[in-house]
Amino acid sequence: MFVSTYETSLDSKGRVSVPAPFRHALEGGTRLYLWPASDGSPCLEGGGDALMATYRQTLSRMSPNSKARRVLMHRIVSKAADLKIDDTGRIKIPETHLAMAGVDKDLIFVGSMDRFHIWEPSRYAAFDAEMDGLLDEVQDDIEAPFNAALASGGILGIVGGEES
Amino acid sequence: MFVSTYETSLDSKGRVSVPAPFRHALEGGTRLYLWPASDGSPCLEGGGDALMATYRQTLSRMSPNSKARRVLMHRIVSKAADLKIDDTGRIKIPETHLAMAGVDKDLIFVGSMDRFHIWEPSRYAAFDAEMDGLLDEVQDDIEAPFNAALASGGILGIVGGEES
DNA sequence: TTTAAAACCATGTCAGCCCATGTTATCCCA
DNA sequence: TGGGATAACATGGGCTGACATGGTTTTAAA
Repeated sequence: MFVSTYETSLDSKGRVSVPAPFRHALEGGTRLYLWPASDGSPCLEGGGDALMATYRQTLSRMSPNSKARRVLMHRIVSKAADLKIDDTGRIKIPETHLAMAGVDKDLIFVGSMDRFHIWEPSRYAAFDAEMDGLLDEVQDDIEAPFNAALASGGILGIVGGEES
Repeated sequence: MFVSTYETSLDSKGRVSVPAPFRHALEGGTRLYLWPASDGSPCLEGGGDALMATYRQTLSRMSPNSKARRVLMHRIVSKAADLKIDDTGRIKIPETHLAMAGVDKDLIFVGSMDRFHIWEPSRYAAFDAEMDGLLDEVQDDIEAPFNAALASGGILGIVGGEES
């Protein structure tokens, strides 16, 4: 599971250390895929073999020449950089991909459960502010699924699920 | 269940003992997650694997690119510190998170049922006073759900519910 | 030969792990 | 009911290994 945020930077040779907790989330895998964020955010999105396998599954469930399949294939698989983590835990992100995220030297790894994102710091700050601004607006849309999660075996759901 | 309040402080190496009752509430789990409080209070909020699993469930019930899901993901998962409780019951809270709560040395663990909060003492005092001030205003909003809970199996609901 | 990428090596820092101590609450027994 | 034994707990400090990071050598491609 990719959790938390780690700030780091490229070294003089353009290498980055993948944060250790993220490497552990790959469970020993040394492959990493990076593509432009699937939600359109101006950052990179990435994951390991497990996530790529899920996309593979997804693609296999779509009819071969559907628009949706072509778009997904193109935006994730075709645009992904296929990287190998070296034995000191570093990767080299291609210039093209750095450009997509606007990364120069400093960058931020941001965990999102089954994947992570790589942001250029000032863009991330803007995104952060945007998310904060949306909080009130979405509060109600969070409550319902949270209560549903509680009821179906959540931490207090077993004890108090029936009352709610 | 996280109940009660415990005052403590960081040691010279920046470590804190998680209060034993809170550790017991984790039921053997040694993982702890800390993020900025979800209600916007100037403190940290935290929980163990059970709570994180509930959030995971919640996220899985929301449509992949909805605003609400993105906000929740960003504010909880992305901002969470992923900590391990060592075998003497201590954690190391990252500088970034201490800064979020304004904690320097002293801090307060506050139980909130399925989660807990970590406050800087003077901020907590202010919060405490604020809650006291709101008591009269909310009294009526508490009564109705409480009576409903009583009726459906609360401590006096079974035995003496009908008399009351 | 030149250049770039990959593999290798080397170093300092810090988190995690282990051991030790003092204190307090709990339990048992006189 | 008082007092002593015991275990849980908070806290302090030292040590080791993981980690991030910088640089050098080797390999392969042009």
